[in-house]
Amino acid sequence: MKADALRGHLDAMLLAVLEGEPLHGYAIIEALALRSGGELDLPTGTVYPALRRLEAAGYLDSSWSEAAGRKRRTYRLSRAGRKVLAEKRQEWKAFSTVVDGVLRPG
Amino acid sequence: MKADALRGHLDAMLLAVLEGEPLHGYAIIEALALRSGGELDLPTGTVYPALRRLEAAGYLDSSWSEAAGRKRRTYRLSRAGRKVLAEKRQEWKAFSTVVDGVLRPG
DNA sequence: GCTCCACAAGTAGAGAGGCTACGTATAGCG
DNA sequence: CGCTATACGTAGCCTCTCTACTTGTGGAGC
Repeated sequence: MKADALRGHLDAMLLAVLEGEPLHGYAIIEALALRSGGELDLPTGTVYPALRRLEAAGYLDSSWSEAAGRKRRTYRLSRAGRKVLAEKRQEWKAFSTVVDGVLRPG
Repeated sequence: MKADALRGHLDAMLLAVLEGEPLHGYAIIEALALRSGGELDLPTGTVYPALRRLEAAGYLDSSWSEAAGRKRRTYRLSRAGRKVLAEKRQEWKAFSTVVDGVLRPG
């Protein structure tokens, strides 16, 4: 699957995987691969800048920690992020309904 | 609806509205608005370049005609376009399944 | 000891494609 | 005579994702 098609929907997916629990960047990539049945294998050059963008927008908070000698930046959903996630779920639903309707043969 | 989310899926929708009958650019925009229940109101600056791109790729053929004193460029789906449309329908299905799966709460 | 891979974070620069804002032109209505 | 709908088009911007790269630790295999 061309991950480029994500354009505009990646933010929603990042917020969604952080809904249940805080995760660090690398774990987010793995969580997305897991949830998508292996379809999504996002490059770090896509995910890390996106996370920073979402933090700058106030939808995520982050903090550094250390585990097994490795530094991790763990992200968690902010209150604003939770709200935006709900909106983006709605938007996705509306969007996919529209595309389904247009693409349906006949 | 933010039409920017279309990114990467516009081509499929353009090919889809041309599946049943050839249409000219302006009519394509109207057809998309109709099929989407008014959700899609694409600017000409989005649609016209996209149509030319699809023609350059060999997925559409075009010809000029004149109706009511106005010149129209009518586009029709080529054999290659029909094939690509079928592929893009599959891609969309796979894509929306993945996003649904990731966005689903829990 | 050395190499390679998994883990972990990041940046720089390129490319694609949709958007805004224009420009051009005809027909018809008030 | 101006406004709106019809009809086509381009230029330049902007955003986001991608490729390719850098930096560093820990553990497994040889």
